[in-house]
Amino acid sequence: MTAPRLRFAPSPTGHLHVGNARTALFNWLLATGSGGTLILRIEDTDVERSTIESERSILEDLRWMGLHWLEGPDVGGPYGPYRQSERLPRYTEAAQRLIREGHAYYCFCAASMLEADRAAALAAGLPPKYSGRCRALDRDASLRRVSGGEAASIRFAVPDTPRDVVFDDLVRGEVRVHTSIIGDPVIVRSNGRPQFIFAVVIDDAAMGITHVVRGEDHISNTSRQLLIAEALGVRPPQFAHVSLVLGPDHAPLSKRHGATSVAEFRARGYLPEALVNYLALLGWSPGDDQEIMSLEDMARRFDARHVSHSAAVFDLAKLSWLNRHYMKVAEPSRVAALARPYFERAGYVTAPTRAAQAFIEQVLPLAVGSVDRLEEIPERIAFLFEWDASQAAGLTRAEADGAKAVAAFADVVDGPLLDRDAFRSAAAKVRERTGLKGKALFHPLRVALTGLESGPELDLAVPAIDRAAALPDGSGVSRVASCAARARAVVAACEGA
RNA sequence: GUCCCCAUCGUCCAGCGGUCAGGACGCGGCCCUUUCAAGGCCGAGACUCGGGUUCGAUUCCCGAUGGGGACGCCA
Repeated sequence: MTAPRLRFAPSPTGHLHVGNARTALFNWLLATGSGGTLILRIEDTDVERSTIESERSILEDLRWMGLHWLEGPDVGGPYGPYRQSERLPRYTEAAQRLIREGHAYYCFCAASMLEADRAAALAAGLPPKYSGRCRALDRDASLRRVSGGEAASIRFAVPDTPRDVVFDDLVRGEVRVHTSIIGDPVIVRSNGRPQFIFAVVIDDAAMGITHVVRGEDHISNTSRQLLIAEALGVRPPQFAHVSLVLGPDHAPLSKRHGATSVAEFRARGYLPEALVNYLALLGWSPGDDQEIMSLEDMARRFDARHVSHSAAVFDLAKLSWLNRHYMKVAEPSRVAALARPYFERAGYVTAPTRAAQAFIEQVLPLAVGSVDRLEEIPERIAFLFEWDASQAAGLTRAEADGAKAVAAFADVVDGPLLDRDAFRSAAAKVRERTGLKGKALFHPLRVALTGLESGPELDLAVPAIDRAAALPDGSGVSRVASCAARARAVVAACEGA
């Protein structure tokens, strides 16, 4: 019994879609959980649509998710090359062999003709599969036409004998497809490039792939691939078809539903462990009530037989819940580093200094837990930087004893309030002087000091303001007015009014 | 249109002939609290419909309905 070899085989025609990311994850889980190997193969046989930038970004997204592979275009390996565009001779050779052996034939049908066939079949209520027009052409005659320069694709000849193609799917059990509904698929385009369905059979065999986890949209391809494998005399891998990911309207998850790519979720400030955990839960569960799991936990417990047979609706709210959770439990220094770009974008951090990093880390408790994503952290602490005296004064005047409370506060505070206790003792003094307490005391201080009706608790907010205010110029953090200065300004504004 | 697959709270999962049908997200309420959150507690909320099989069906079978997929010189 050799160790399982799995592969994730994206085609580099855009960003990594979360549906594909989930497929990649399931491949990784199955490989890792069974002590197998995951390899990465780039299916770039569609020259028009494939780009090296897409490949780069897909690899980056996969790494960001914490998935790794032992063989691939970036790391090499004993079965390379790992880009199909670099394996062309193998496909051509195999196609020629199939033609020689009568398993494939040249097809000269023009696209327009095929389109007409298709429309006619549909109109007649028939499945629009290839008519087989070129199948009966004389092989030598076809060969002459091709060597004469005529454009031709190569089609695989589905065996005439009607029968079921049967395979045992790891998630769905036995799947049967009757050969009569399978039209002869193109295996090599007229431009000489192999068609995905053909390249895959050859590569899976050549690379010793034992298990293929892919979306259920490939299920009908599987029967064709099995037939091709049979003709080629290679042993096909075991298949596992996972259901698709849908949007809230039950249509396949697409752009109009919002973010659909891993890159977008990352850009919006979701943590990789949250996305990965969520994706795993979409169609799979360990069988008990456990939902919060690391990649390692999941790999240990993953079982393809427990993957759902039905499509799953992507639920952003649950992803966000997981993200809140992971932001809370993550190492603060890491969260701070990940959040820095958002602080820079907001203009709150101007340079990647140690002081800026420390500042973000200190300010995290004011936001984490009340915010869904890293991206939202700066706005939660915006009152540090966006505070405006006249606006704060306006809110203060609207409070019953607002001016009184703030005046007392301004009076009592002589230096920076750098921690909770400093703020509490200042508040206690204000209470003694004014007799105000509870909400009547704290709410005026809140609106005066933060300019907001609500926000993080003052125990945290006040020290955060004064610590930031104490930072020297050039610290990499934008200027912040101290609590004392804010209180004085509000008092002045109130008196002036 | 033809073929295939799927079907438990709004959503994601548990259930695999006898359960008060369980958990999570979301939602509502209460508590906590100087506010918004967070947190704790409580609550509302589902077996798509018909036929069978069975002493007994959410669970097995058939059909309908609904949803999804496939039918490309895309993957």
